[in-house]
Amino acid sequence: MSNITIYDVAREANVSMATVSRVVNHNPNVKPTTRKKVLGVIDDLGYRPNAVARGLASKKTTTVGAIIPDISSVFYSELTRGIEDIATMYKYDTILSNSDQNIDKEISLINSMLEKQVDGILFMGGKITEEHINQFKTSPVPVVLAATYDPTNTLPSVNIDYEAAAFEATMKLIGNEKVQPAFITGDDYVQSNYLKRAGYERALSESGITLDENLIAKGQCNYDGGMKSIQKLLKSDYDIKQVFVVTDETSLGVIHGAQDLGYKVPEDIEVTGFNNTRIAMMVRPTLTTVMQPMYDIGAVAMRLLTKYMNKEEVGETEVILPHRMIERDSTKN
Amino acid sequence: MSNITIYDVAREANVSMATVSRVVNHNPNVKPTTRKKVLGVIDDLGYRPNAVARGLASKKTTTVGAIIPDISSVFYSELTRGIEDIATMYKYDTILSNSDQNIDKEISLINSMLEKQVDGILFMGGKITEEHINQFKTSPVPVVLAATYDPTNTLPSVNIDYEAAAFEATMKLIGNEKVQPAFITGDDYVQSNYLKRAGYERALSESGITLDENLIAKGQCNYDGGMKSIQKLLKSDYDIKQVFVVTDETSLGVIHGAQDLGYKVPEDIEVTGFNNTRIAMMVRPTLTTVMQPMYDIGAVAMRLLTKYMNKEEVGETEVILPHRMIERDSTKN
DNA sequence: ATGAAAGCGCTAACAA
DNA sequence: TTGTTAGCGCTTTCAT
Repeated sequence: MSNITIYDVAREANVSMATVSRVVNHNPNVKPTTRKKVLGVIDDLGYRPNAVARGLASKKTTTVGAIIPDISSVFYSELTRGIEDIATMYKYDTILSNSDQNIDKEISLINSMLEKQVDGILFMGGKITEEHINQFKTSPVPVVLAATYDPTNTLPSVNIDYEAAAFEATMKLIGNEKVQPAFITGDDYVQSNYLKRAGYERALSESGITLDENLIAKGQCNYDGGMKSIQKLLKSDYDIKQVFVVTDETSLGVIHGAQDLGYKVPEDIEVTGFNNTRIAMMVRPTLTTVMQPMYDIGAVAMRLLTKYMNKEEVGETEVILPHRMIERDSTKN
Repeated sequence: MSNITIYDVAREANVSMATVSRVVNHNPNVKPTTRKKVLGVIDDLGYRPNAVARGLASKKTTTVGAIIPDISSVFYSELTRGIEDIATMYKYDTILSNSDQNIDKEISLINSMLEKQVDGILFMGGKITEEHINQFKTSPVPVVLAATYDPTNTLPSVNIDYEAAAFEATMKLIGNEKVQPAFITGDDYVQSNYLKRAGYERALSESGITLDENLIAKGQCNYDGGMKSIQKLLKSDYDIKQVFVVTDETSLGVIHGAQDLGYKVPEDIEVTGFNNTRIAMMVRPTLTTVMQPMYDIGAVAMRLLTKYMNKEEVGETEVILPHRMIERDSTKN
């Protein structure tokens, strides 16, 4: 039991609780000698301030909540690192919870974090529903979305422009050929997939290509999913020469799936991924992909949240971070 | 301001705060009619219990602290998912902090979590020093180590037997050849590297091979580090036919580094990794490796912590989880 | 089954 | 510069 309280320190140092509190909180209104004396007693007694009591009295907990689909995914764990680094910089702790993009879990996590009196919430998810919006609007503390689109464009958020990125990637793939690259994606329920598809389709239409739905494969957005999707496509009657894939991990599955069937990448089939996670370099040929600054998304989102929490002036409420095509060896030239 | 308190509910429902508290805490000593009435008011008013106040009064916060080297690493993020899932199951929230295995940061994180009155701490780190031990021994709440060795064998912990695993992997590589496989590792400061090296050396000695230090390469434990290490080794005068590598990611670097120099894996050079992370399957040839149940380590460690927090009977305090060799295509049968 | 009341350890006016 | 004193919102005896 660390039952040494501010009161014990006060008594031992012959000052009032208030003075001890001032010392602990670096309030300048304390005579240096007094400060020294109090600090000495604090050290002797091994006093440790109780943040819970402080939180109750001050109505600030210096902790923020982060709701994340799955911390074990490469994408989100890197994003989380960005969040945490900035949080630490601003002296916040982070309560992290996984939602698996399950709406009920998300809502209940928001409530549980609010009960814990977090000073702010960072939300990452698949789709923002009305219920979400409702929760956020009535939240007593600020909420910022990271890598999560708000269809109503009304919540503070940090994203990249998925539609534009997918458009560029697809255009690059098309080049002068005017044939439709295949598209390997996941559930459109996930807003980012939806937007990537929109960009893909716009690239087709701007290139004068009529969309053939058979060239769009939906599956799990992971290695196995990619492998299955490409092999199904390759065994069809279509002559696939190019594929745009919504994530890097899925792309690795696509590359290996094609190679296992005897296709050469990029000679027989070109592959472009998305995210530029570390694994994009860990494959032969190395993966051409769209760089998405995951760490930065987390960092910027957290920084934005601190502004709201401190009631600072906020410039942009909807931040779009830049993306960039990274050409490697899985595409020709 | 969610300034609706238990007191408001009490007044509105014509009962005392105590009764509202009982309802909120599912205390059975409440007449069903009263309960219903209170629940109704809670709903009407949109009352949300204040966990901070509860924490102060009850001296329990139902949150645990997790200190982790780096959440963005595949290894730790998977481990963390195990922690979080079990924490959720037992109704705990988790405050997560990255230490980068910096001792000062680790110590200060422990203190900061203790100030926040966490009910327990899960610690993951490189090396446990005397200072750590001291902190843990004097901690008012239980501490459990995950994937972290305690040289004094005195703290509760969950690990696998790295020495034995490395021994097996090395023996397998040696086979009947009696030649020393190369060993690609990181800093011995990291206890797991130290133990893996011990297992490696024991395998040599039990095979009657005299250790040649030149066949041990130390570098960064990541993709680039692996690539650099193998290429340096391959350009030496030694005829390298086998390599044991301390992590999977490093192994991918080794495989590609060798392939880039024209070597064939496993024909010219066999590679065995460690961890069996997802990327072990995302390489050609697929990686032979030692499976380490990362998710389970986290899950079991968290479960162990709950036992301590609830003052349940604890059987083993030092849990060793099983490991297993997974033979794939980067080694010859 | 319910209520009254004393804290939990701290902050933040306000006074001095 | 320092001290006094109310709370913060809840749990938890102890009565009833």
